[in-house]
Amino acid sequence: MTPTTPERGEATGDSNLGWSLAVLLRRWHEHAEAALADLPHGSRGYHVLAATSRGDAPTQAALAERLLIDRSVMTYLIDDLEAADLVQRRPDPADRRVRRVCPTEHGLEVLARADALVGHIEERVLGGLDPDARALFHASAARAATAVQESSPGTDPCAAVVQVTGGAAGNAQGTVG
Amino acid sequence: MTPTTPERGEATGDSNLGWSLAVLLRRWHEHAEAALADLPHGSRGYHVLAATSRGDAPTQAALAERLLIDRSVMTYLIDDLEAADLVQRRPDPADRRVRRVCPTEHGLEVLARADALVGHIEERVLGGLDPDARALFHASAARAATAVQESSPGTDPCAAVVQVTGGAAGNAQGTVG
DNA sequence: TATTGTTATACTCTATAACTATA
DNA sequence: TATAGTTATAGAGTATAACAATA
Repeated sequence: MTPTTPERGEATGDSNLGWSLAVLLRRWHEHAEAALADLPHGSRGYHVLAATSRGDAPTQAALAERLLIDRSVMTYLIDDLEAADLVQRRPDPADRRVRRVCPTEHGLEVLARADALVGHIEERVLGGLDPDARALFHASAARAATAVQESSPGTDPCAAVVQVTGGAAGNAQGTVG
Repeated sequence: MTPTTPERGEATGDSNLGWSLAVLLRRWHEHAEAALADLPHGSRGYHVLAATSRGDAPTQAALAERLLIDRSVMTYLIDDLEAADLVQRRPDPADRRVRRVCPTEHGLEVLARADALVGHIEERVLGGLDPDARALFHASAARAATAVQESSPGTDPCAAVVQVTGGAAGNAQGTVG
C-alpha cells in the first residue's frame, strides 16, 4: 500500500507559480500598507492615484477595469481620495455620464513621494534576486501582466472545464467532497 | 494651473510591480478556481494538498506559515480535506500536541491530475512571455518567493516607518485624510 | 510559561443587485 | 436598450481572542 508515486518530482511545492506570486504579492502588500498608511486606502489608494496620473485622465470604469476593482468600490475610493485633495472628478464634455479622474497638485506631490517609497519596497521584495535578474523579473512581470490584461478572461475558457476528480480515471464517487 | 509635472516618466502605472503581481495572481486564481472547483476549498485546498505531499508530513502550523494562512483557517481546511479522503491527520509520537498531515492514496491521485491542470494554467498566465522568458520568470519567482519566505517580516522594519505625506516637505495639514 | 490545535466571534473586503442619469 | 456612476445589502474571507492539551 501507500504508493507514493514519486514520479511527480519537484514540479509542485516551492516552484508553484501561484504560491510564488502569492508570497511576493503578500510581502509587497505588507510593506506597502505600512509605508502608505496615511493615504486614504493605503496601497489601493496609491494604485488609483498612480493610474490617475498617467496620460489622459481615465474614467472611473477604466480605472476599475485596469486595477481589478469593482466599480462600486471605486466610487468609495475616489470619494475619499477626492476628500483628501489628491484627485478630482471632472465631467466629460463629450459624454455627461462619465467622470474623468485627474490628480490635484497636492496629489502629484504625494504620488512622487509614494513612488520613491514603493521603489525601495520593490527592491526589497525582490531581494532574493541579483540586480540583473531583478530588473529582468520586473520587466517580465510587467509584460506578462499587460498581456494578461489585454486578453479578456473569456477569451479561451475551454481549458477550464476539465474537472480534477472527473479525469480519465472516472471515479464512481461523483465529487470528492 | 494644472502643472502636469511630466518628469516622472513611466516609472509607475504598468511597470508597477505590485500591480503586475496582482494582475498575474488574479488571473492564476481565476483559472485555478475554475479548474479546481471540485476540490474542497478550490485552489486553497490544492495548495494545502500539494504542500502536504512534499517530503516529511508537515504540521498544521508549518502548513499555515508556508501558505500564509491563519492557523484557525487551516483547521477548517484540513477538516474538509480529511472528510474528502484527500489528507489524513496523524499524531506525532515525538510531540503529542502536533498533528502531521499526510496525503491519502486518493489524495495523491487527485493531486497528480490537479498538478497537470495547474501546469497548463501557469503556461497560459505567462502567455505574454516566450518560452525561455517564461521558464526564467517561473524560476525567478520561486527563488524570490523562497527568499522572502525565509526572511521573517520583522527582519528589517526600519524602512517602513517613513510616511508619505510627512516627507521632506512637511505638510501643515497633518494627515491627508 | 510557551506552543499546538480547536472553537467562537467580529471585522473587512468583495460581489451582487437595484437605482438614476445619460447615451 | 445599453452604459457610467451611485447606493444598499448579503456573502465570503480574514483576523482576533479565548480555550484545552501538551511541552
